[in-house]
Amino acid sequence: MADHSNEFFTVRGYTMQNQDNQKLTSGMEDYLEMIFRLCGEKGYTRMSDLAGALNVQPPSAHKMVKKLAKGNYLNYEKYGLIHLTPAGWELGKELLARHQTLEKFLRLVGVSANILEDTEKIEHNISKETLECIFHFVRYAEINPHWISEFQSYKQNKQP
Amino acid sequence: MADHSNEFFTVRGYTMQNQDNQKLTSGMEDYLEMIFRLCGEKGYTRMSDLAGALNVQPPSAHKMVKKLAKGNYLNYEKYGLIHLTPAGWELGKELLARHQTLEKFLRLVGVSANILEDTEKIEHNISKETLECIFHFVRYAEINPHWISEFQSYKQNKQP
DNA sequence: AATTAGAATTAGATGCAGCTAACATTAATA
DNA sequence: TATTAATGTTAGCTGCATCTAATTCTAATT
Repeated sequence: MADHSNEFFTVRGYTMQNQDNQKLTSGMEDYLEMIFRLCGEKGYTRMSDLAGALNVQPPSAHKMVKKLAKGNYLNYEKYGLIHLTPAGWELGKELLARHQTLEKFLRLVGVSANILEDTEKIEHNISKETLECIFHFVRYAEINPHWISEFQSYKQNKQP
Repeated sequence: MADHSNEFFTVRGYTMQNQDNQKLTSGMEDYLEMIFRLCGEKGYTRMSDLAGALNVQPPSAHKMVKKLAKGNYLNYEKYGLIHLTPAGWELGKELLARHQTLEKFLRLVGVSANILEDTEKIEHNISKETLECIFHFVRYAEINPHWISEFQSYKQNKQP
């Protein structure tokens, strides 16, 4: 049971360690999160909407959807609509919440451009613990606006 | 000159957009950062030390080193030692600093396990702006210990 | 100096996620 | 209904980063 917590790995290395343990790849997470967003209104979404929303070509979306279907996150039949299963819905909800927590956090510390991109990059595979810590941070900052604004005004004076 | 700042992409999508602009891949960054660490003491490092430090097999390290050599980040001849070029040294220093900023940040918000792993995951390709914001946050927290400890003690009461 | 042990390299395979081009299906319209 | 337009699928290629197995080179030991 090697304990790797003090060892370095490349990004790829971490990915591979997690792939065993039933987790989704970053790519799958991206898709599932977006499918959840798109399903929000109508309860379903289409291949082309998904591809369009993620700026990806339809064949790429198609492959991923088949993969997610095999993992029982959604139901899909050829030429049909994409419907999340309860499991997919749950996970999608979590993924979106995670995304939003990180986005809020970035805004709090003053990021203004590239928020979407940076959120996207950070959100995958950060540990539950880290997410929780950031979540608490965001929560605390929301409850105590004066507290975070201390920092924010310091920062504003730093950079004109 | 498409402006994509409000559009969604998958992680892969963002990676590809940046690949054009002469930047290093995450993998290359991981290696360069580690090479910089390892060179610190002796001024050079070896293939096997590098592979060992990153928990990767020698052939993987070998390929990457050749790539970095082609990009003029280091000098390497067959069976020889790995020496950073001035450019590689500069960049390596930056990468390590980035890593340390993120690591400090995670500690400040209370992350204790998996720090290394999460830092690794976050550090690649977050924008300069985000890094700067986090840097200022860390700096402010260091200068004003009472400020951050307000949050920390709130958090401690939350989770026993 | 010859042999052996340890490092480094090459070759070739794998998996992920993207793409284009070509083909198939469904839906809309004339 | 027949044709066309729009969507979806399949096949096959690319690039990145990993691996194993086999080979080559260097260094150490006798």
